[in-house]
Amino acid sequence: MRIGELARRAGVSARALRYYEEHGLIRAQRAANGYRDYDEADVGLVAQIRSLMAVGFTLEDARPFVACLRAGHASGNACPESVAVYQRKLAEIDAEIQALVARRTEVATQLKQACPGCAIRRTK
Amino acid sequence: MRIGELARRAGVSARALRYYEEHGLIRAQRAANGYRDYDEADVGLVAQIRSLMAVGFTLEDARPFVACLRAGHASGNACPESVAVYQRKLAEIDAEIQALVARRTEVATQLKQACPGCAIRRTK
DNA sequence: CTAAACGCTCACACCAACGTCAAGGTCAAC
DNA sequence: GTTGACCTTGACGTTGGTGTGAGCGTTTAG
Repeated sequence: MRIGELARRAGVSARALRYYEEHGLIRAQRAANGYRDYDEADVGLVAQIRSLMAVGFTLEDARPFVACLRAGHASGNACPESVAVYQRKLAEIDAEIQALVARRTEVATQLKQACPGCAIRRTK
Repeated sequence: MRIGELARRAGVSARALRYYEEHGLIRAQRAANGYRDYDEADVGLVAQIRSLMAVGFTLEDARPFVACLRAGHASGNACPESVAVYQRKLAEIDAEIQALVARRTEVATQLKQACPGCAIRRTK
């Protein structure tokens, strides 16, 4: 299939697909006229990338998952490199949460000083 | 005082001070030779900006605080506009924390699937 | 007098993941 | 044969807060 169809099926822009290719995440065959030619498996690759990005992974983070899928595994999760990325990201997320909580505390303290009567309720 | 001294005293780069000025946060008198001329109060303005940025505020967020100080208040917190920014940022931080927690949950779920034996402990 | 240390104004570089043109080639339908 | 939907590469714009350097003038210590 050509880039437009893959883009529609995967829910991304053609520009994004070219960007992924440029960064070595997705390869495409070329038709005689120079058009990119994708197969069914590529739909899965892009889906994997998007689902990872949806939880804050970078393209770099997604690389091992794509490699894992291309190596023939049914899931991009099935390789130790992927597991390692999950663990690293988990630690990163925890660190970010802690930083944010610390900031929240700081801001709440300032708000109390600035406006003692102001109710500080967590937006939940 | 000139820009270098203010930079040292406030713990920022001269470049940053020029940037703040460019964005209307800090004004400087100009000496006859064109050099910026700051007074003691500017040390406090910059300190206010830096302390806000340290908790994740943008320069835009800092604007009302600086205006408040320049209006003669002892603290940049003392104006209703500042309080409003605190409240908005608090809500933003809460939203970010929630998004991160949701992502963490998602990643932890994937990690469990990928590696059932892997311990998932929060980095604390 | 001179050299270091400072100041000035541009203006590009950075990070990520694309969006959005530009300027063109290709291909099916009418 | 021409419209229009598709494809190609290339290259600049976005966002925030600077870092860095060029190319220049000023001040100050020795």
